[in-house]
Amino acid sequence: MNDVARAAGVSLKTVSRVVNGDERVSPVLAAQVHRAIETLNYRPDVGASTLRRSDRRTETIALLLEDVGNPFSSALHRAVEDEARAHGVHVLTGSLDEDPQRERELARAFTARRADGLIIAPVSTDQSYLTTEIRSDTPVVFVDRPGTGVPADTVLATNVIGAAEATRHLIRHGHREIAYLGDYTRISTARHRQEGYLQALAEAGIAPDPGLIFTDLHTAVTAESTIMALFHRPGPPTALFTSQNLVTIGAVRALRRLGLHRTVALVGFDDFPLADLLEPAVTVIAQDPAMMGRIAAQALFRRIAGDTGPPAEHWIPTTLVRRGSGELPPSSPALRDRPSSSL
Amino acid sequence: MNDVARAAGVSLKTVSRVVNGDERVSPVLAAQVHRAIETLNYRPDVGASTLRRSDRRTETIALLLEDVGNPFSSALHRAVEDEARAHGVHVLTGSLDEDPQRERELARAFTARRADGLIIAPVSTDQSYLTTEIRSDTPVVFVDRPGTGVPADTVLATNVIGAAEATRHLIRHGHREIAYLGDYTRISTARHRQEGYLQALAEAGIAPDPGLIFTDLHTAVTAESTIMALFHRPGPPTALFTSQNLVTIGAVRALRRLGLHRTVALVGFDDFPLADLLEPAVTVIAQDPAMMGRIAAQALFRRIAGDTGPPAEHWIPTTLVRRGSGELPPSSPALRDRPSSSL
DNA sequence: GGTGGCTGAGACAACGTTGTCTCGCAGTGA
DNA sequence: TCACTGCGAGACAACGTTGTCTCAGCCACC
Repeated sequence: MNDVARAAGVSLKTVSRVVNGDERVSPVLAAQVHRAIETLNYRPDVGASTLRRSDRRTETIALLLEDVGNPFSSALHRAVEDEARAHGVHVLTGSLDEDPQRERELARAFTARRADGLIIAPVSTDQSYLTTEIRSDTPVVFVDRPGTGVPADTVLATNVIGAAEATRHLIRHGHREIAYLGDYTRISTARHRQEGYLQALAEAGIAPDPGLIFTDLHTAVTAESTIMALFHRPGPPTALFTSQNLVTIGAVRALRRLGLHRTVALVGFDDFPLADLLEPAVTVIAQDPAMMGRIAAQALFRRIAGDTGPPAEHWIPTTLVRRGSGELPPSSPALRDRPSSSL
Repeated sequence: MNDVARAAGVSLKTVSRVVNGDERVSPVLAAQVHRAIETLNYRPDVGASTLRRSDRRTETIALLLEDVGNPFSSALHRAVEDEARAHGVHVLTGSLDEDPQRERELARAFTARRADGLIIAPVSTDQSYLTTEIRSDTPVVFVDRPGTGVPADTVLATNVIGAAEATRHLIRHGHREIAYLGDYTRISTARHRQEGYLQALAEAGIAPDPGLIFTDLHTAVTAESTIMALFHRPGPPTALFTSQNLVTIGAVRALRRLGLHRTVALVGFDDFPLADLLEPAVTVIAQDPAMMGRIAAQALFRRIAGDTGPPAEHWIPTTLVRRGSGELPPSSPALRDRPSSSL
């Protein structure tokens, strides 16, 4: 900037004014400065600028997600980026992989970088370590899962309601033996979906069968083998409610291998690409990750702008998408008990 | 930091030494400083630190992709993040949406932020605007598509070879009327895939039929309607080579609607989730976005570390994944000419 | 006992900007 | 003509760090 000032024959401060679009610089000088900037290939240093500026904005927000590579996270990421772009703000991202320590490290690293705000899909059980940051004016918004131990805006899908709707849908189609297959119970969304499942059973006066409830399934592979085993036991269910993406896909694979994909009903929580092209197409409770990201970013920018109201909870509704797999009627016990015959 | 120094009864510089893990501070003083840091909740300011440090590293790299929400980009993103994590570096991301101006803006913004390096999947036809940045020691690596007008490392899939392999595979199964369905010709990968297709036809002595070559298809919807129209004309092909993800999915939808999914052979370029669960499962030329991201990041970190060798080209091989749709034999002309009969 | 080297710690300036204050000068009205 | 106003532009300090220089104190060696 010094070089530019010298080349243009003006003071440092005048260059600064031109760079920041200050109106009160005479057009002649401004043109000289622009020429000098051009020839010297000058690029302002945003870091030095934010250091000196009074508002201390870095025009950067941080986004901590489960895994930027998975469809849910990346759809959410994209929506946050779009909202950030509208504010002229850039996005730092990090994947947590269900690792609480990683969550802490990244949150620490991003606040040390003076991000203007944080959007977190938390994986640890306690976010009180963020208290200091929030107090020192770095707003935080939780998305997909609630934060604990610290007051902050939260954006959540209606997990209980959605899971209950899925289960009710199966009951309405005549099923009473409905298996639940869910993720790690330490994940709050998994617990809520299980809760919705139990609620719907209770409403219908169906006693939950502990032999049909499977938790702590996290990958398609574990889901697939669990379901394979389930159908090789006496008294298998007539329907499955899978409470997570990968579990649903594992279920599709298992039912295919068993030859039961047209026999056993299936409703999955969370939509996935090509669900409509499978045979039968998979009925799901669709979440809206894009809307979740958008709402979370909007909430964050309100806080950054100075909103100091009490923490808000935003509930993003889920939608039942009927595609075929969830509308199959219960099969006869005889058929169910000899699954391999239908292969 | 001043407050910490005062609270610990030491000089500013000693706090700096403790924060940076300088060995030559006596344990007694270091403990005092750590206590003061704890009670005052002091967080070092990374921005100020990089401003003063001699190496000027921000420990941040920028990643410009087509769309962080699509599977190819997000898999690549994840791999870059993993490599960056190993170097203690964070990642700024941006989506370009095939918009050349956006590419320029983001590259400019990220270099103004003094990112240590850039990984770009370019969308504009000329990257010479980056010359200055590269000269001023901000390395750039191009990924997925080559950069133009500026020397830099490049990581590319073997598009020509892969496309030729796909086409040869169909020829080997008896097809001679093979349609090509590709993305915008302004995208270099699309041009290369078309080139591979033509090469394989030439090898086999098949004259390309202009009526079977469709370009500038970018979405599943346009691909679907193009293919619908194609099969309502006389002399439809017995096989399709779709040179992009969304086009492949559009093709699957179209063939389903036409009832031709078990009749017309299909090979797609680029794998996609659940391709193996469709009926028939879709044969593809799989790219390896994770490897592309990893290699690109490794190349970038070598440059950041000071490597000044000539620009390198890294070719990431593609793999033919046989799943069924690409192994269908040519159907009889009679059948092909009355597609609706097989619905 | 004097010299030299080593070690731990502080003083000071500087990184690239911008907020604040000041000042010169042209234009205005009495 | 003179004070007054307003506006464009420069001087200076400061943002939160760290590189460099300096120095006091200690030990060792001849």
